[in-house]
Amino acid sequence: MARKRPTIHDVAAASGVSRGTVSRVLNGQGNVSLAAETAVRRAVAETGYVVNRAARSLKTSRTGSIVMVLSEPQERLFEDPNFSVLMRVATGTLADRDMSLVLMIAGDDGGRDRVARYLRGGHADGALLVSTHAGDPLLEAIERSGVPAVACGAVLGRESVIPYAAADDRGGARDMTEYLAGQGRRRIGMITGPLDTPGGSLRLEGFTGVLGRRATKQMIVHGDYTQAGGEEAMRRLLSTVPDLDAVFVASDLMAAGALQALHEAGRRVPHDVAVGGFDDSAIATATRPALTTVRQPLAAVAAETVRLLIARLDEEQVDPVVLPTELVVRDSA
Amino acid sequence: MARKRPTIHDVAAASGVSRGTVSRVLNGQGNVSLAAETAVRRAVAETGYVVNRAARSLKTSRTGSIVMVLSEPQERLFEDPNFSVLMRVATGTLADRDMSLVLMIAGDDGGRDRVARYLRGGHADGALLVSTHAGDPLLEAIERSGVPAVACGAVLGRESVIPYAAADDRGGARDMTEYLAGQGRRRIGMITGPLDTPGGSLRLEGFTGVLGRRATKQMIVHGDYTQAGGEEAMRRLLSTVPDLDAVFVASDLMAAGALQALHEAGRRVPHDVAVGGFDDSAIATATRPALTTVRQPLAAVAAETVRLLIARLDEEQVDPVVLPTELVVRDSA
DNA sequence: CTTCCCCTTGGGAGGCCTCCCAGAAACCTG
DNA sequence: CAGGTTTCTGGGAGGCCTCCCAAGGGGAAG
Repeated sequence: MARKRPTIHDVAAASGVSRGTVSRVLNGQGNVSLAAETAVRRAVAETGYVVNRAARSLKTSRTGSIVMVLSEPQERLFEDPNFSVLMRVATGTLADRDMSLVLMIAGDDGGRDRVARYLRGGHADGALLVSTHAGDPLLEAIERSGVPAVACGAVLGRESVIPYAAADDRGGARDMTEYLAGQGRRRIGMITGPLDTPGGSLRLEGFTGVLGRRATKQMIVHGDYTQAGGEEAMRRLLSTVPDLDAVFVASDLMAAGALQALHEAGRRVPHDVAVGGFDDSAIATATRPALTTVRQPLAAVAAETVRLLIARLDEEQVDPVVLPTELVVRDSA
Repeated sequence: MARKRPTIHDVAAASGVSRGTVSRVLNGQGNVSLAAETAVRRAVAETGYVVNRAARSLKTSRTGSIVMVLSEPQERLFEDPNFSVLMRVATGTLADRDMSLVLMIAGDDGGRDRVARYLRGGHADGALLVSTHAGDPLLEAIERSGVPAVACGAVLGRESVIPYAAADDRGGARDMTEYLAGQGRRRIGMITGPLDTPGGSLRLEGFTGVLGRRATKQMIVHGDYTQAGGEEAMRRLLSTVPDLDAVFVASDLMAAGALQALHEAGRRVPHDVAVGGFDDSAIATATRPALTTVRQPLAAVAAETVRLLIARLDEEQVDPVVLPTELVVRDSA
């Protein structure tokens, strides 16, 4: 049916030069006469030649692929707007370098083993980590494999080992807290994310940084980035701090849950309690009232992450990148 | 640093057998004595040997990877809960076969070209299409490449060429419409998705199938799967059919927009107007009131899609699979 | 005990590419 | 125009694996 795929030999024959010359043209390493180059390019077009990656890879021991490792459980993954942007940017940028993106999910031990084996086997030239938690055993495996890795979002505790690009969680949280305070709110609570995530701990730091000792222990409750968790956290907060007049919630999804709880408790938003979210995800405009939240520069973070990875592949020295966020004022605060 | 990666030769030497035998053990093609097998397995563990895929691929001319082709613009991708489930199931199932998943986004012409070239180059053993539109030029390129493809969700117009697994859009829409009618609603409108998507046309078919001539043209408006589109469509619907008492919206995200429009128009939900969504996505519980909607059997669809693909790789004959949906009653209807 | 057969094993060949070296061709320079 | 230098080209080697064939070894059957 489909006749045999043309090889570099066929191209060489069709263009009247040798394999070596064809290879040089294909890999753009110069020292090829214009005539030869033209002939080769024509022959490539004519024969429909596409390089055989396996053979190339066998010789160069580079695979031309990057593995994107997802550590989050699926619900969060889906909720994370970062992710689809990152994927788009990553596939696009890598494609420009003729590289492809392999996806692996390291949700459980089996998944982690697979990723570790994959890297150890040299099946990828680099790894792009998404939302990897502090202390994830996978980190060690990655370092041991010697494959260059970068992370999208800081990997707590490994900031110096694994370069990353991230939104300024701390700064964004600071902005939101200052905004709430500036609106005359005096009893401001916070619902954090899990503290072993950067979004969990850094957003909390931003919050306490602004409020200082006014951020007492009882004003802070911990959520898990789920809507149900946000609802439940809000209820706890209301019961310990009934005179609350504002709450900063570390993610929009949790904020949606918090709104629910406030509604059920008969508090009007923003009149009685102002609510600030974080992420500016799709859900932020779906809630009632629409969420005042902090927008992350997702596309920029994604682009920077990939840029870092490529720099690492080229063996350049790289430093972490932190990008500014933006306060988006809607109706909830 | 990391010393040279062990090859099959090293394993052969360490286990005292020949390359051929090691290869047979690794590929499980039998005709190997128990003693030899044990020795080989021990040697593999000891040396930390991982097969070099490039070399294998060069010889077998199978790549061990599947390309997942995403055709949707990113917003929709992100909104689509199907997607993360599909990814998880796909990576998991493929990993069991020691295959990996490569992601490509065919959003624009450049992307489509890349995908086409990738497939023509034989860089993947199969293609898994996600939400590919009818008439997408990519389809032709895929067929021409000869790479086996399956789709998650029907590809309109190519149902007979490209096997697929999908939720029963028509049936789900029918259920929802019957439910609304059963609640005594008499003036039921619909906001559809784009009619060149299966979710757009099939859900509409389910709706009209139940209501028959009661589903007049003016009761039906077309949306674009975005929240803003849903809001705008709802406003149109309200202006032409002011006495509307229910609306079936073809996606939860659009339904969230519709709720917004209804709220602004002073209609109470569900008292004045009942609202039914579709998808049971995360947003369905974030809206107020929470959405009554149709749940898609996402995990099952994903699993079936991958099963179909694997069957095709094994050159089995496969038929499309349609899986039943489930009505989820919450507060909006 | 011999013969035959089958299970198991070893190792050569070849898949396609890039790297590299040696040699040819072109170009300078004095 | 001769000699030296640079640029370009050809093709062998080798990367690691699987496939296949031939041969060895063991067991069963006669």
